[in-house]
Amino acid sequence: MKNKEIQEERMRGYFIEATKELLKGEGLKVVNVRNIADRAGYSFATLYTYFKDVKDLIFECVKDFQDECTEFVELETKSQPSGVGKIKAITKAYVKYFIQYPGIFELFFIEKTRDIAHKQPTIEMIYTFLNRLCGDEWEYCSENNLIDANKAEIMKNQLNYVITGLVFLYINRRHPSEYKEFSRLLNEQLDFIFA
Amino acid sequence: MKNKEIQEERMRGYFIEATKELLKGEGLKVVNVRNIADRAGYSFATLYTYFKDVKDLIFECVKDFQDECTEFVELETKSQPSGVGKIKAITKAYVKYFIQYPGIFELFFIEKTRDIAHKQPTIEMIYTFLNRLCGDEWEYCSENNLIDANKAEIMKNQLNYVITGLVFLYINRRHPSEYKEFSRLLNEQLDFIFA
DNA sequence: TTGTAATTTTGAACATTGTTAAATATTAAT
DNA sequence: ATTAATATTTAACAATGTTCAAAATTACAA
Repeated sequence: MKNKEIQEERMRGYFIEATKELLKGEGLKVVNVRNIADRAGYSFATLYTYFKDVKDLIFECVKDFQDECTEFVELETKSQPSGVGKIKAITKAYVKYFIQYPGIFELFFIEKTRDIAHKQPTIEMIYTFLNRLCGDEWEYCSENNLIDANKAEIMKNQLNYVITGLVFLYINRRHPSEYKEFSRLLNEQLDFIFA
Repeated sequence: MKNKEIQEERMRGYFIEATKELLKGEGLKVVNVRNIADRAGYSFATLYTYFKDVKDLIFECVKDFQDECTEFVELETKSQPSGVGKIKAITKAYVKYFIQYPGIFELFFIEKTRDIAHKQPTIEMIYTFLNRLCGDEWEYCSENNLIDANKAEIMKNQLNYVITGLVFLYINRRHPSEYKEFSRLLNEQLDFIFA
């Protein structure tokens, strides 16, 4: 039956929407079955008809947030000419998105899944996200010999690890304590990688 | 009265020891007031006579683990001659320690404190740990012009962020899935930073 | 030594969160 | 319209952190 599928998907959507609102608002700390269900307009028990557990529901949001972030990054960097400068700009926009919504960073990187094996595709999607955002630009830089093709892969990883570490420490450990200093460090590190 | 202080410190020690055993064994996921108190040989309520809350107790372990890790790193690298190679060796030993005890990494970097403001000294101690381990070697490299003195600060930070990101993703996201590949990435990234 | 005051320890109880299952309400089909 | 299927909810349980009043222990003074 087709109607049933549509209705089920709609129901799942209500819970996902509620979860997204909580994550973007007060963050992961207020995301729990009762808050989600309240906001969706159902009892917390109804949630279990449509999701195996709350972790499953929470990780359903990843795809949507990646789409939103992608859009944000494109808007912020569309006037930037191709090249190393654009990789930096994309990275900074990516970081800006997570600083604006720390709850989404927590979901992407800190929150544990109930069974990580089952959620491996999602984990992979998160891990490769920055590289996908910069994909075309890395290619452009390699083709135009702006970056040593041998070093490109290592640099991609370096970028990924530095950014993850930097944002992680800022969001999870308040280090550095000032955004201004965080921003300075970000620029400094980007310049070092592409020196 | 001095006796009272000694006795109180001893009691605190029992709970801290129990917590450390759990962290090194089954990890953060089994660290809770009831398990800790059981292992210490007291009721869970007694714990609150000696610690404000369980987070406070857990973060008391940081100092001890840093001492242990420092000893481990010194043992692993004492035959290494000074220079960039030693910074790499120290870093690898530091990583090795956390890979052996993922629960300790979780405590250091992932676990949230109840009030981060009050625990700022501990957070700071964690953040500066790798730099302190490598302190003498950075100095040696600067003095002997093995590393451009202008770039040293940036490189220290780069090292810190890359290592944090790399180990964090491996422990918290199982990425990469194989230790062999993780180890390869670690070496590759270290070589890139000191190229 | 013994009765009392201070201290320590503990079990009961409460709050929060995730989850399940039985009961209830709603919808669909004959 | 009655009944079968489905959806939703309330009640309840488990795990965890925390508090508090009662119980046990210790310290001390008469």
